[in-house]
Amino acid sequence: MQEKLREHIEKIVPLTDDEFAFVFSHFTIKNYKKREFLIQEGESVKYSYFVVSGLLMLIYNDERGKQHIVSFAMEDWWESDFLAYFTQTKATMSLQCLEDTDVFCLLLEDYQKLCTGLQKMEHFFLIKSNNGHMGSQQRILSFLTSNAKERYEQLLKRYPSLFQRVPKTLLASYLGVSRETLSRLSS
Amino acid sequence: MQEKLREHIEKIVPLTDDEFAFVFSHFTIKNYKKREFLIQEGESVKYSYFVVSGLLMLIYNDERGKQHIVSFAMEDWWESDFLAYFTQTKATMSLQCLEDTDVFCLLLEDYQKLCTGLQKMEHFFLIKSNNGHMGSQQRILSFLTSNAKERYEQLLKRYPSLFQRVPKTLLASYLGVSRETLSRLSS
DNA sequence: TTGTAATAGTGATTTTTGTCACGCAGAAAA
DNA sequence: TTTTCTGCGTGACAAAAATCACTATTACAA
Repeated sequence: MQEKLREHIEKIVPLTDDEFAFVFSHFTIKNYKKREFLIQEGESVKYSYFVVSGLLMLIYNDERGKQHIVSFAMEDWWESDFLAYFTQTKATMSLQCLEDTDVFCLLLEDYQKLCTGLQKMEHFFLIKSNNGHMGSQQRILSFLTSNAKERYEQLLKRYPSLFQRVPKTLLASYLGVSRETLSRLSS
Repeated sequence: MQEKLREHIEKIVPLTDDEFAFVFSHFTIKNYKKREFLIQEGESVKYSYFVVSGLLMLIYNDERGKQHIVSFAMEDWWESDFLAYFTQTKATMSLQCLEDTDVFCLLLEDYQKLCTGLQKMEHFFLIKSNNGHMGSQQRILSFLTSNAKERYEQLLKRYPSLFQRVPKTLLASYLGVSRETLSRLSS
């Protein structure tokens, strides 16, 4: 199981066995069942998570009581309420399992130790962060340029597996349309 | 003028004079006039830019010929078509001046030299990237949770100076609404 | 087995937003 | 000065999407 993490990191920076042992010693493993919460809105955020297997969703609940999906996190993804994590404030979002999920957990303190102790890891996180930033920008662009139907098709093309794994109601919530509208688009 | 860059970096990592001299040697200065382009869609992207003074907009032109504003870049902001910059591919967006603007330019090669040559700088860019990522996520959230009027008010609250500096047509394009709708909202 | 959620489709209607058209004021250019 | 170009507001109408209501199906728990 730790091989998954090693392969993931080594796609960006090669590591010696010793280096990986050092890296790995900073993580803990946890298993969650479908519907369980890794992060609850209002509570503090101890960890960021690397998803080994399973599927998570990052949820924001607005004042009107509506639920919005900020992102899905599949295998090999990093996820957390990063704002709360990095600033050590209370979570404004929740992180919940859509499937039984195995994760590696990283305390902020250990994240920082990793970064200062091994420059390769700071480099790794920088690449990851840049990629994440560019991904978010693409999503913003799809809101700017596309209507609901086009956004739906883009999602379908980019993450076809989601359509087997996630109820359409949640896809609608990710796309920013009502479930009724999405239902009419896909028929 | 280089003091602006130093202060900006030192908000995150303190530097000795020698370190800053090393950092600064990787940048070049350029001045652009209102309406000039720093990046043109379709061309290669040599630099990322630190805005010393002035105002830029990052533009995406869609297939229908519509212009969308992906972001504004004010004083102390970093901007580029980062996807094209990091992957050394052709720009899909354009970067244009809304005001006369002074920038520090950083070649990708020098960005990498900075990161490997001085871990503090890799750390600096990691913090910046994380912040940028979280900012984008907030913008996504505003698309998910808010209608045009609310998005407009959020923008007004967060960046009041934009309303003095930028025509409303462009704010509409940033918010993802037509200029007519925005006009009706603000009256 | 029965009952209860969760999921998904669809009609009817309202709300929001976009599009097209026009006019006007001020800035910039000739 | 006159002319041209932007930016901005607004009316009329069309399109997109949300909301409300109801139904059917399936999965799952008691």
